[in-house]
Amino acid sequence: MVKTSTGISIGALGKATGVNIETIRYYERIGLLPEPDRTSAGYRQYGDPHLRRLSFIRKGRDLGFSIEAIRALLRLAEHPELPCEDADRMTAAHLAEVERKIEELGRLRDALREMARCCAGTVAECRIIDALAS
Amino acid sequence: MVKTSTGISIGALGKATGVNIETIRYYERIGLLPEPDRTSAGYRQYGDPHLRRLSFIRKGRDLGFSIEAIRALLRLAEHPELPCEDADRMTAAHLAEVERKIEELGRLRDALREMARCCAGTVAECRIIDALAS
DNA sequence: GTGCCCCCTGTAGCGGCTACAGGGTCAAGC
DNA sequence: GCTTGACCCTGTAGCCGCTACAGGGGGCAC
Repeated sequence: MVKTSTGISIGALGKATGVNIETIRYYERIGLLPEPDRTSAGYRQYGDPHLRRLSFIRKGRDLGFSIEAIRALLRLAEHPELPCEDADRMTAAHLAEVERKIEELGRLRDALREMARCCAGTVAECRIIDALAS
Repeated sequence: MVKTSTGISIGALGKATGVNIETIRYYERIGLLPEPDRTSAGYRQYGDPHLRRLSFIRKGRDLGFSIEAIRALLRLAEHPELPCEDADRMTAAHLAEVERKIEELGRLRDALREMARCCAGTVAECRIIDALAS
C-alpha cells in the first residue's frame, strides 16, 4: 500500500502554515524554499518536506530571526551531527538585539509619556510641539 | 548693522543637526524640507529657518514619529493658534504603538531566553533547532 | 596648478514582504 | 456544454526611511 502522495497547492500550504501565498513565492524566489514540482498546468505541488521547511521558516520569523539567520539555521538543521554552537551564538546575538531594542523603546516610551497629555489649549502652549521645536 | 546672512552649506547643516547629507537631500525630495537658495555654482545655501525645521524633524524621528506624522506636526507648529488636540492624539497613538511593540518584544525575549543556552552538544539535541523544527 | 575635500544629479539597493495587472485553470452547478 | 467563481501563474512595482554608489563640477590652501 504505497501511497503516491500528490502534494498540496500553494493555497493549502499557505493555510497549513499561516504564510501568505505571495510570501511563499517570495521565499522560493530568494532560494529559501526549494522549487516544488508542478502539475501539467504549471501549478506548484508541495509535499511534506516543504511543509516542514516552511513552518520552520515561519517559526523563525515569528521569533524575529532575519531571513539570512533562518537560512543558516536551516543549513544547521540539515546536519544534525554538527555542534550546535552556531545556533546558540545566533540566538544569543538575536536575544541581545531584542533586549537592546526593548531598552531603546522603553526610553522612547518614557519620553513620549512625559510629553503626552499636555493639551487643553492651543499649539502655542503645546508641550509636544514645544519639545520638538525647542 | 543689518547682517546679510549668506547661509550655510549642506555639510554644515548636517553637522549642526546630526542629519546625514543624503538624508537632507532625501527630505527635500519628498517635500519635508523646502528647497533652499543656491549659490551661483548650484550649491544649496541654508538659513536659520531650515536649521530649525530640520532639527524639529530630527527630534521627531528620534522620538520614532513617522515622516507623515512629522509632516502633520510641522503643519501644526506653523499654526500656533490652532488647538493642539491633533498633536496630542498623534502622540498618544504613537505611544500606544511603542507600548505594543515593547510587549511584543518582551514576549519574544522570553521565548528566546527559554531556548538559549541549550548547547553543549550537537544540532540533533539542540533546543533551538528543535523549537523551530517541531 | 595641483591636491583634496566638498558639492551636484540620478539611480539603485536594503529587508521583508505586499499589491497589483493581465492572464490561465479547474470544479461545481445548471 | 457553458458559466461562474475561486484558485493559480508570471512579472513588476511599491512600501518605509534611508543609504550608497557613479560620474561629474567647484572651491580653496599650498
